Amino acid sequence: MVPPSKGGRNPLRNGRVEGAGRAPTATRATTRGKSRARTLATEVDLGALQNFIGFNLRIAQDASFRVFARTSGQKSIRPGRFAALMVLRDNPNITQSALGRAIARDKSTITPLLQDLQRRGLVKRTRSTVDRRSVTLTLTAAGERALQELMIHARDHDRKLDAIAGPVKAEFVAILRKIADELV
Amino acid sequence: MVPPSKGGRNPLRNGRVEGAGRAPTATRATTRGKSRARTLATEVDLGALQNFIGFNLRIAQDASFRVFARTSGQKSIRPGRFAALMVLRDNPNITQSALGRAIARDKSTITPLLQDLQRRGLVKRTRSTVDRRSVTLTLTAAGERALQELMIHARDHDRKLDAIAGPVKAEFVAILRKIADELV
DNA sequence: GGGGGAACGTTTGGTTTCAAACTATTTGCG
DNA sequence: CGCAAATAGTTTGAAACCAAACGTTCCCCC
Repeated sequence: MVPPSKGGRNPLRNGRVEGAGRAPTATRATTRGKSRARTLATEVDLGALQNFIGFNLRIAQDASFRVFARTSGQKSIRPGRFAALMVLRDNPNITQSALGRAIARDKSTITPLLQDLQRRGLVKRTRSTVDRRSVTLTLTAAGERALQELMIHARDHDRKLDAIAGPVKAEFVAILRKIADELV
Repeated sequence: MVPPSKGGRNPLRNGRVEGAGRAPTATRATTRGKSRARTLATEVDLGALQNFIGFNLRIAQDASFRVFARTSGQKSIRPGRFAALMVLRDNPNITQSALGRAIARDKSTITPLLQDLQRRGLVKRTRSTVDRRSVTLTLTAAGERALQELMIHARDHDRKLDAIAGPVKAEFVAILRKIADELV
């Protein structure tokens, strides 16, 4: 299942990273056993790091985030905003706190995020009459429209990820979910 | 393989998130088909989001990062610093740029990071005599010692992640690596 | 051998994020 | 009932990050 990365193009390859073009210094010191036949002195040894789930989680998330943001075109809606809009659409009249819990963001992050979305006319915020502490949130028509377009982009983006995950996508996602869920 | 999350403790559960304790408003509007028998009105529907790899990547990375940072004890060495130290140990005399490429961080992020590590006496930075543009980096004895301790913590942390990934860890990591590698 | 372009590191400016402190409201318990 | 504790949202301060612009140094090629 899923053959090991067969030399993709960009940064990480077999635990080594192509280095500084010419790397003047770094004349290969102490590489912990493992004599290498003929590797240019321009690579970086990731050592134990390359087997840590945490590290790989980060670089993968990073790549996904960056590509989504770069190709999201039109407005500068990054993954965070997109997730918020999605939850808002599926949960009209949700509160800010509940939204924050849903997308794993602190409430102090949610406040300015929503103020921005409101400024753009994508979200309506009204003080709840039932509980005057809270704010009820709904997508505006413009918000629905914007989300529609973003959905296309997001689906496109995730299709690329799906292609990489291959037939084990479901299990792959299940593990990610378990990590978020069970890691205290 | 890997039975689906069987109701873990914290935030995400079966695509729903426990909400605002009492959630005064939000009396369940438009939940897109799917009549639910008896779910409290206090949950959040993640909708399509819960199947996006990108979204799950983020919440998993987030959880991992947070737990690592919270339990790293002693000094405030977060995953970023830890990864830098690891690479530094395995690649003496590496340059800042090469380090940045290895751990997927911009060079403008690396500069202050290393200045901090230097201030703490964990890293030595010396202008290269071979190429006077670059700085050669090495771990100090104190750096080695600090890393030693951090390794224990990191291994501990990753053991938890390993336990969650289960027997398919290798494939799981391979997919993460492919995402970082092939997603342009 | 001289100059254009590339690469190294730094600086600056902006974004996203959390944590903690704070105000306003609501709820629960005694 | 009445007050203590919890909750909603905001503000403030700090950290980590990127992107772009910049000065310095190096290298390739004419």
